[in-house]
Amino acid sequence: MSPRPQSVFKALADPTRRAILKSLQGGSMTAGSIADAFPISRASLSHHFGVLKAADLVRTERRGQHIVYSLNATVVEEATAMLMDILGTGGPRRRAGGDEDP
Amino acid sequence: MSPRPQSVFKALADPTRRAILKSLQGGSMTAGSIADAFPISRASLSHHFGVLKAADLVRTERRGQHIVYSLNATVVEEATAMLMDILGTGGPRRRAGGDEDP
DNA sequence: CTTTTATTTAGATATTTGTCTAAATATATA
DNA sequence: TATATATTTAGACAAATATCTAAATAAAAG
Repeated sequence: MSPRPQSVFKALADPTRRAILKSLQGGSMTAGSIADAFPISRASLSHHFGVLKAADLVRTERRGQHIVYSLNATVVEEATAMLMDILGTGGPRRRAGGDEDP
Repeated sequence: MSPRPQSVFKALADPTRRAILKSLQGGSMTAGSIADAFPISRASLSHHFGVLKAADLVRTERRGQHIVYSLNATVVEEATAMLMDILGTGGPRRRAGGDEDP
């Protein structure tokens, strides 16, 4: 289920949240280990996690006491595609016919 | 001169502004002709133009009474690149806990 | 010079947002 | 069970945001 583009772009608009996503680039991490990299409270981080989750930009899994966060690359890719759609060039094909100049 | 990523993503976070950019995909337009497509006041649109200009997502040129807006594709491309940077180049790797096949 | 058209600016307001501390929930372990 | 650890939720608050109406600015037309 694709989230609303609105929630995705809103989520991406915050630098802390973009940094969280970036920190998940190399693999999933627990909430706590992510939080260690940021100078704000755990509660604030949890708020950001909630925004990212609502946008489906991250997925979560409980492992014992920990919650493990991982990047949902598909949604990031969809956001990328939306930006490319603004450009009107490149990226995913806008039509299947393929009568466009290569 | 590249704008701060922050101002770019904030600008992209609003659906009206994304629609404005999209409407400029096919070529430049005057403020008024853009405004005709949106059900909000000219003043509000002007506010959005200001945000887009501050992010350098659009450029302006005065032509007589009109202000002509055009898309600055370079900055949209830079935002696209930032999203792709979140994805990384090598694709997904491993989960926390490291119990994945090597 | 005055009026009309196009756009922006000013000021007000309601909503959203990011942050905090304190408390609550969930799990693990002694 | 009791205690410690990990994370989220609740409630509060200042700052930012999107919108509006009314007024100001800029250029063109009469």
